[in-house]
Amino acid sequence: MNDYEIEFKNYLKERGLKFTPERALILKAVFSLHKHFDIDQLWEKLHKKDNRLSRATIYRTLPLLLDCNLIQETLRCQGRVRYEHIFGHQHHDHMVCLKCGKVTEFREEKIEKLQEEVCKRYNFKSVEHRLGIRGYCQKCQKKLR
Amino acid sequence: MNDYEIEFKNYLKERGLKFTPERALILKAVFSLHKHFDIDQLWEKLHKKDNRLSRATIYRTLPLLLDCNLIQETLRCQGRVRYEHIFGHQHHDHMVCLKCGKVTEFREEKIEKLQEEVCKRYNFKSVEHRLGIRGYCQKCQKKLR
DNA sequence: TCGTAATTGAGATACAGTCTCAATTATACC
DNA sequence: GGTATAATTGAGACTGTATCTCAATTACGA
Repeated sequence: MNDYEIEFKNYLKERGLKFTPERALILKAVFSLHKHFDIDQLWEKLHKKDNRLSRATIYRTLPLLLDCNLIQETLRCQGRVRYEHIFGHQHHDHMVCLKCGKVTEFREEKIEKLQEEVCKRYNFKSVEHRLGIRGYCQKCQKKLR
Repeated sequence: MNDYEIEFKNYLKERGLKFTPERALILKAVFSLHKHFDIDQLWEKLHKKDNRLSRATIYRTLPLLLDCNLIQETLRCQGRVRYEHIFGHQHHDHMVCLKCGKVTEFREEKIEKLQEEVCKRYNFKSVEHRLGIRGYCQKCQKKLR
């Protein structure tokens, strides 16, 4: 059994919730997809495996996965929410290309530290933060010229 | 006439668009509201002044104001998009309290510079960036205890 | 194995945001 | 000032995403 499956089972058990085949399927799909995904991609993948699985079940399961920190929202782009599985990954920030949609991850330790400093300065207790840079990736810059 | 009105008029003129009373009203409301606002607050304010003004017109005007940099989106919180007027203001980032919704602005020059460095490193041409920190403000931290 | 409360699928519903279209109007040009 | 014309408007229809309802099903503790 995968670590993330154990994690999810524990999370459910603690709350008296059930580990159903549908939830197992969704969990598996989330971690087998490309790291960044949106609901449509997830639904398409799941629909192939079990065409009875309902959209509602996906929408009901995602908040659970968010709540136990197996996944997180990344950027919203063109009205779409994008997710990524983060279990076992370190926090990082994102750059998104406005043309091709490519997502690049980066981590800059100094920025992380400076944010902590800012929070201290304002007596703000940080829970999470998101830094998203929108612009054009190397390839698309060339095309634009 | 206000500076932002001149700005908007020029923007419209350049594109062969019209400066209508409805647009004037929306512009005025945007700058008379608390700096951070959402569509509902804007609609409520406008509805009081002219109850014939349509929601569609607001939705049609906001992209124009965004495009000419008079306003910008800030954070999305609980599915809501929030805007702020930025004309004449310097770029800054946000902290949002998850309990009371209070928005605190901050600017940290070092973070701004580090972001530029990151973009250079990845050959990414930045257009805009958003840094949002979610957590609890000083007051709400006390209440939680 | 059984009882019970959680979960499911399907479709209804809610809601924000967009689109359509006929009527109106701002603006450039005379 | 008058006129032509293309942009704009309001109202309501529509779209698409996400949520809710409810009867039927099912996981899981005892």
